[in-house]
Amino acid sequence: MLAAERRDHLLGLLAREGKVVAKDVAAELGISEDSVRRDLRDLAAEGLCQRVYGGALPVSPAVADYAARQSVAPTGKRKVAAVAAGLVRHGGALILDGGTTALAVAHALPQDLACTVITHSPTIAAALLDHPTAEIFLLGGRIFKHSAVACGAAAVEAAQNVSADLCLLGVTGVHPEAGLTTGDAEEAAMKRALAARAADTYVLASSEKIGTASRFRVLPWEEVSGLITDADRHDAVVEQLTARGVEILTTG
Amino acid sequence: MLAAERRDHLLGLLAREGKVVAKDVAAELGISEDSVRRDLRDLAAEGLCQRVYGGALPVSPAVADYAARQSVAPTGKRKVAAVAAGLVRHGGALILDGGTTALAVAHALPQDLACTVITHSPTIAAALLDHPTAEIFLLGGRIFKHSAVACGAAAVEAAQNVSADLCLLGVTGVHPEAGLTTGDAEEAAMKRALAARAADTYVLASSEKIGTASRFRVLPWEEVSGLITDADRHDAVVEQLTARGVEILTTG
DNA sequence: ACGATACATGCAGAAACAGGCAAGAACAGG
DNA sequence: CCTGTTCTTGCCTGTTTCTGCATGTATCGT
Repeated sequence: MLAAERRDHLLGLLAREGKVVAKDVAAELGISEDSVRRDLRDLAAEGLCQRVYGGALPVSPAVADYAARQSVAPTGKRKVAAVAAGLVRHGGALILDGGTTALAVAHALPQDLACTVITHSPTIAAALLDHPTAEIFLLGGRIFKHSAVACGAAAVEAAQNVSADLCLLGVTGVHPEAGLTTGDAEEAAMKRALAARAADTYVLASSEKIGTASRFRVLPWEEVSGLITDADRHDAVVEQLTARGVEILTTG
Repeated sequence: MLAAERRDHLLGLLAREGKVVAKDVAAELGISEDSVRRDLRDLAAEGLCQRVYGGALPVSPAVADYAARQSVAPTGKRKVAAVAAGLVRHGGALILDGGTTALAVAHALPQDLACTVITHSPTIAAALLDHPTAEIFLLGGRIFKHSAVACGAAAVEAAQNVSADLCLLGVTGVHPEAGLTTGDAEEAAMKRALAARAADTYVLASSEKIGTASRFRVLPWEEVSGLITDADRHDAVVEQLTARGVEILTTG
């Protein structure tokens, strides 16, 4: 049994049964109570459960299963998503791009944050269905399967009818000279259309994207408010971007 | 064993079992753990899996859950869905409503059936993402969370721009006098807008809906081509519908 | 207040890991 | 066909991480 599996198991129990008893889980999985306790301590440190004598309880019943899903996103993306979610203001409107990092942002939106999320990704929309207070507006169009978002003329047209305070874009390449790039021309155009409808545009870029470039340019640096990344602030590429005047929000 | 084969094998395991243990795979394939680890490292770098101590997990839990969720559709709905999927012609266009029965239809579409699916449900769109040949067109608009579909003025307007051969509607009530009904006025309007854009409209109704009526009328019987149900053909209500000239497709 | 249970901490063995190295295979070019 | 290069793969090494046990402390129920 993998350690990560055990963690998921614990979160699953928390969500399903509303509690975890260290002793029982240890017996059930055939591991020592110490390991269970250590796991619970770690989860508690991440705010995923509340430690009590003898075991643990969910932080709050509502967020329990949400937290379980959170845990499967890679740590880097989760941290980037958390910072990004922090930019969303109560009552504000957010344009959210597709992709796994954006999906992590959807999951990271606090349950009590009432806001409007505009997206062209059915996946993101579906993920937000159980958010209690978020208003969801879906931009329609032809679905591009490889990226799971609506693109093309209809989608761009639909985007013209919305406005937002903030746009969070995912890209596949972040490069000092090449700017922000992605692998598909239609997607690039769609991202431009989305960015144009928001007052501020921030780019979500987990560290593996930094310093790479893909075939199609999305936006030059001038049209981007900032970059959210888990890369080190002293990374060579990041420092080049800083020198270019790009605001960098790091997870550190 | 080719390296690419190994990679596929790992991804297959990830999808089927929801995890990969480096040690086990190494033993199974008769290669060193180092090679497995290297592969996993590469896959993780491409975002295809999440590396954990001892092995790897799928990036998205949805992959592992997928098979499980497939099976949760009750037999009745699955049968209705299979019949409905049989109405879709190769190369044809289908307007697919939201709801669990419609979702079952999406899953029941044969993998080799090339067709266009138009839907206002992000859930349905997401479910069709891994269909190899289906073209997906998403109708955007404000998302109504309780039914997980786009409704309202924007969605109705988006619907005006499409046409299809067939529309498959889910409803909550099927009654000889009341016709087809549902619990929300906006949803009812949306369903009407969808039905109006297709040459033929069939209604998906698992047996528990038969003979019941909800608050808002969707369509009268005259505007419906037929009803697909798992109810008995000799059921009293079904016979009344037959008498009214409604075409009944049963799963029997 | 007492025993019992749960807990945190430190420790040591085991397992997993990353990086470097070298042998061998696949490959490209002459 | 030969040669030099590149890539893959397994092995080795030092490091990190995990896990169970032992110890002493804190907390609970009676």
